[in-house]
Amino acid sequence: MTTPPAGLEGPERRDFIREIVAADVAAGRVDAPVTRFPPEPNGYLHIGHAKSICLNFGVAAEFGGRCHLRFDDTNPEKEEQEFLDAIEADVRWLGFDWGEHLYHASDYFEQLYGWAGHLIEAGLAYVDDQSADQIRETRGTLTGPGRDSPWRDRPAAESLDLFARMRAGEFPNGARVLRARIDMASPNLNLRDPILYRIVHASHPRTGDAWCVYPTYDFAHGQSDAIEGVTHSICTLEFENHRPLYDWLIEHLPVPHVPRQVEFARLNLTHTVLSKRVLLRLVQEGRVRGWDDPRMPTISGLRRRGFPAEGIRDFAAMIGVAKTDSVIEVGQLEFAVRAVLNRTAPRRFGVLDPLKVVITNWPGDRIEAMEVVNNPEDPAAGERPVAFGRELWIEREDFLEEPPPKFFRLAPGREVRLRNAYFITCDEVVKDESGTVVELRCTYDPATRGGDAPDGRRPKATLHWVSTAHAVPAEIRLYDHLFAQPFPGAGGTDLFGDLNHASETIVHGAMLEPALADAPVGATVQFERLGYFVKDPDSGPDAPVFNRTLTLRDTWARVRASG
RNA sequence: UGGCGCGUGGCUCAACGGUAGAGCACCUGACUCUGGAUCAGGGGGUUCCAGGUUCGAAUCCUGGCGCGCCAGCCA
Repeated sequence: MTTPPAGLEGPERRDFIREIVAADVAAGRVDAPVTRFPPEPNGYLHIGHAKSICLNFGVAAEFGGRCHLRFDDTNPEKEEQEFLDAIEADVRWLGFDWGEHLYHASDYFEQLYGWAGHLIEAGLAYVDDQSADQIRETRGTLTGPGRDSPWRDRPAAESLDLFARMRAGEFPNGARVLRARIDMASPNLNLRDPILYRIVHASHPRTGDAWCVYPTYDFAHGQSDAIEGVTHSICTLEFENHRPLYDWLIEHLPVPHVPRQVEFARLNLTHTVLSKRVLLRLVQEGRVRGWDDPRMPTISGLRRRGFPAEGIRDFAAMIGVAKTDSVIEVGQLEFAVRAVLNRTAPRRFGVLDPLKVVITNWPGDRIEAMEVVNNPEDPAAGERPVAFGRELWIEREDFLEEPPPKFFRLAPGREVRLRNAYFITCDEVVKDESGTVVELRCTYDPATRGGDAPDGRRPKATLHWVSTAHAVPAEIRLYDHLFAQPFPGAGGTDLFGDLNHASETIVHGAMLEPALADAPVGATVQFERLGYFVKDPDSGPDAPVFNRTLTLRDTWARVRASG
């Protein structure tokens, strides 16, 4: 993060969370902030989590504090080791380091169990024998109070005994729960004797079968924060209603530290969906290639798509942090990604839809090595030799037999420049029986080697090209937004009905300059004039597969579309 | 007809009582061996509404309106 993100020059940025932290530091309430990123290992991380990761690790770094990675693994029925591993890898890939501070809520199960007992002894919690249905029925409504459980006033000793027997495995799932004893008439439903522990006979990815009672989020999260010395427990808006409970538990437990919960608005993006539930469905129903499908908003999907971590971090910095529910246009993310890629991606030649060009005045089989610029944005990237010969592939859409007014590229009788090579003029169009153009016969000007004419002639277009004798065929996967609608499922329509059926287009028989065959998986390049592409793990030894990360900004496409 | 939170250009976010700014998007021009990049410029806001306080309100107060979240033994 050495280069300031686009649009972020100037004074240090200050969102309301950083102001809170700064104020706490200034007032001496905290020495240095301790934050945490607390994912539940029940799925893969997505771009929304990236916002939170950048916030938590960013605040810690900026104020000389630290950020923990803590798994909120309190629900063994949904959590898996695969997710634990993927989450660690994704956070690391994003560029953040938790050092020694890797924790799990499950590390604290014994302590949490002890504190639950403390609450029971203090008359602040009780074992409830009601069923889930009964508890729901007596919780009341948004506008009306709930009713006390018949077990609410049972002796502490009895609750203690029952709670121990719950842990010992004497009861089936759902037979009893431990509840806080707060206020069944509270306007905040979270305070109507919330459930602290439930019986779950399931194997936990980390604790195995050691437990059959598990703390709920509410009983685990704040206390974990307290144990770790977290100063600012930053979470999303939907937990705002939980803050009174968070504070109540901290106040009534002998915790070693008092953390503070602060809420911000989660990220929403157009043309995609950031719901773990829906993402899981997309994967399970085979609508995508998996969690890391290049169309997925998951960190692993973005990575496979070719979005650099730096671009994602810049994006997070650009959009800021606030409490307003908002939806960011996906174009903003794409802007941040292009900004990084434009600076860093080596340029290469790749022809997606090849059309043969034969240079009729080329001397026989001669092959010349043209010196081609690797990155005009980065002189240090140097040049590379690219073979040039009598027969070449150019992009089919770079030729039009009857060019409209604003079309500058190749046409009969017209001269264009082949990038870093020669000027060529189209003399003849060869078609097959069906009338399809199959070959262009052109002549080149030997005086324009390298791409400049001695007489100062300047063609209006410069085309990319690949020598047919050297080209490597490849599969190219063109990606577009996962959903065709900016707000999928808006207006109560079926979410999946808004899927973009053209989100993935597979192109076979693209022709690439030979160097690309050896590129490592994950290598990002710019195919000149087309966009950014990344080598996909599906690539074979002699069968490269490239994913299109993003197109270049294309004003011609706009002209064409509008007219 | 509960509680909590939020309302500033198309989108996101600033402005913390003193003439409403930035990034993205959009438009125009310059430059260019990527119709890219870069540079310069432009259009666009009754700051949700109505009262009030104040010399002065996007900022403070009151009342509306709109939107979001909450009735899992999910997080």
